[in-house]
Amino acid sequence: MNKDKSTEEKIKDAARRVFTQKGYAATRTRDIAEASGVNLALLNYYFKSKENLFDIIMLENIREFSHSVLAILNNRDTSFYQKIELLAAHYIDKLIQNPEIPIFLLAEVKDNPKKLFAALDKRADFKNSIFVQQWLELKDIKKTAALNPFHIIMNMVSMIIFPFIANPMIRNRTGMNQEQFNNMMLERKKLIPVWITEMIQQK
Amino acid sequence: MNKDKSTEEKIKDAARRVFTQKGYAATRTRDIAEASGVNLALLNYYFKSKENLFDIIMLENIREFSHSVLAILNNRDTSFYQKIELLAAHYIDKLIQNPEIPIFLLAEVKDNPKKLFAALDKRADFKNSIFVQQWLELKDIKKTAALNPFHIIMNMVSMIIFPFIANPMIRNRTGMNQEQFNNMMLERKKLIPVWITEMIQQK
DNA sequence: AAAATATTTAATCATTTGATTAAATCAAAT
DNA sequence: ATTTGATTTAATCAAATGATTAAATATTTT
Repeated sequence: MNKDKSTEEKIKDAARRVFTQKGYAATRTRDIAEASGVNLALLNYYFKSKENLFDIIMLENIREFSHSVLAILNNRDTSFYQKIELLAAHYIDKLIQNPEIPIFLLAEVKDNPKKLFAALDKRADFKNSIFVQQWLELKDIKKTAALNPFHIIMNMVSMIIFPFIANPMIRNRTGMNQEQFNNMMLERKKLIPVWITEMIQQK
Repeated sequence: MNKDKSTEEKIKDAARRVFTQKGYAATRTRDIAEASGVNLALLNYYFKSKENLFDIIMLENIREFSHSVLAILNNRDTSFYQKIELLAAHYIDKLIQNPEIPIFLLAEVKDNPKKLFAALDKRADFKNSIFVQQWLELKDIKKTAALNPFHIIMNMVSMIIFPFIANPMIRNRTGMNQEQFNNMMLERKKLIPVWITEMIQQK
């Protein structure tokens, strides 16, 4: 009864890897069993079905993602600009470690939005975040551009995440290798906050 | 022998729709047959296999994409800045019509880069485009930032394409409906060129 | 009209795949 | 040592799926 716990975790780890790499539809439960060094029968014994296992993995993915954004956006001890710097640095580092997460997540969300959004914390609503609050204060005090803050967030997220999604295409078109690509993304940790600030400043 | 041509085209149109919406792995040849109002046997009679049909569709997708970028980037009659405006306007319009193309394309490219890149025109290499040429001239004359031009291209492409990829997520997090989202993207046709110009200008 | 070509129908294959079962083996707890 | 629970093995199901076939029907060409 008090088992190692490592078996269930081993299966989940393998599932995370295989699902992330191949997507739900292209993943065979046999692949996961093999990747976790465990028998197919045991996989079903523990997780009942492919879909159930997938849901568990996705839930964890989304929770983790959501939580780490919130932690930055809702920190009262950092300034608006510091948050931008932290977001860029934090995400680029994370995505260099796990480059396939975004395309996997977004592709699966597209296929089944309802189920996955049910897993999202309602409080993660960024409209009420401290980040947006600070934006509004800045806007009053410094007369920054009367720009929909969505644009700014969208630009930041786009410039951080999209290159990872388009990685194979970018590397093919530019001839960069993976290391050069990563270095370029590391450069962007400093550049993106600068660009965002320029966007905000009133001309 | 000289047949309507409409049957083969009907199948291809349906295949494009279904593949684009569900991805290769999740697409059933029966879905395509049904969607094209044609018999499964006929589909195989014409296209031999699912993979073959997919390759044909993808080839056309990639060629079309590649061609339309090149046409803008290599036009000698437009200025550097005009190209930026044209790219933003052209792509945002196109993506509002076909929002699922990018995620489909990038997901499949990730799964099978080699096959798909073989279809890409080598001359589409944007390093040698007139656009980059004009960038280098600008850099000399106006002393714009000594910035890797990849960053600029990447930012532009990111800010244009990413929102469409993240559409379901964005709408869920912000509460926008599809029309509001589209309007926001239309606003960006004017905004993105401005932002890009600001990035280029030496501070 | 006759011949040739295109399309449909329906049946059928062989594989793949998610899932289950029952018995065997292994490990840990009592 | 025995019992209990965890894991493996191997066999097997049923359904889904890509693909093929042969015969029937429709359409076009000659």
